[in-house]
Amino acid sequence: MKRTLTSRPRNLGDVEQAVMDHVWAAGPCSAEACREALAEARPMKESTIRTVLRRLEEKGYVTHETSGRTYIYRAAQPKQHVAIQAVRHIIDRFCGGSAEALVLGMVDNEVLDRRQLEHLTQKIAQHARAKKGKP
Amino acid sequence: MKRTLTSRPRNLGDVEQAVMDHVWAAGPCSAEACREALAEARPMKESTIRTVLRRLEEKGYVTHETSGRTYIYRAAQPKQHVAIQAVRHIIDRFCGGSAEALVLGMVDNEVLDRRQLEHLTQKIAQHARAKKGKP
DNA sequence: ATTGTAACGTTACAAGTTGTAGCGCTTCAC
DNA sequence: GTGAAGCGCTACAACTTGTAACGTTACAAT
Repeated sequence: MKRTLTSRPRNLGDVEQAVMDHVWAAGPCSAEACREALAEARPMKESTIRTVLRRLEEKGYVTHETSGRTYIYRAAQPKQHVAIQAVRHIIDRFCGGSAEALVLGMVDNEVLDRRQLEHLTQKIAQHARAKKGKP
Repeated sequence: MKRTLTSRPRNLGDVEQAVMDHVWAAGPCSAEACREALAEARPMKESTIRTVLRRLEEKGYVTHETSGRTYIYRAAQPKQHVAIQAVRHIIDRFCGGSAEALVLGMVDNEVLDRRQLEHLTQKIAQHARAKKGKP
């Protein structure tokens, strides 16, 4: 199958992503709970989901604790952190380390609207003021 | 070797990235030119660099034209575009499609400074005015 | 105590990716 | 017409990802 620039192997495979999305959305859960939650979209055998979760743990995406005989998995990092790490990587890799360059490119390429940016700036300024007001 | 969240297989392998970086930096070049340019950092046989370039072409990262007997490769897309595509992917994947959410997260996580953001906003506003002045 | 079963550990395997390279064929220059 | 430059084709090992079977352990109910 012909690949494009955007549909290529990612950091996590499709199943791994799906599992992470569930863990992020649903919070701590057992392998079985994961499996059932994803059963519609991706039917998996018990051993399969367990392998996936174990690999995700090896990679540092989740941790587990034991509850009785059952492993309860939870995200090792919030979704946002992973997103930020990925963005950092892009910035280092493609933008010479300049986050500004990236955001500028986003506006240039209409990923981000000028108005959205202004709105954000205001919102953040407000936020900063609020924090200053009662730290 | 133990991997971390940030040092894992990427869209392009290390060698592929290095070759793309050279093509982006140096502009159109032959396989041999690439090979020589990267010889310090990564010595490769002739057939190796050619394989890498061929794969990059399959993946849509470069194109080539023929000059005499020699293939001249050039980037199919500017570096910035690839960066933007990667960011789009992150936005879809982790931010529910909201670019604003990502930038907000960047400020929260100090990838981007509040002042940088304000500065950017101004710069872009100016840019927009200039374009409007003489379209 | 025996036995079923839930849940885990170990192992496996096929397909795809990436780095690396050999070998042979064509074509241009001398 | 001979040598070398430059390409196509092929290969292979290591790693990743999806998928799963099989074995083992320990709790639970009879």
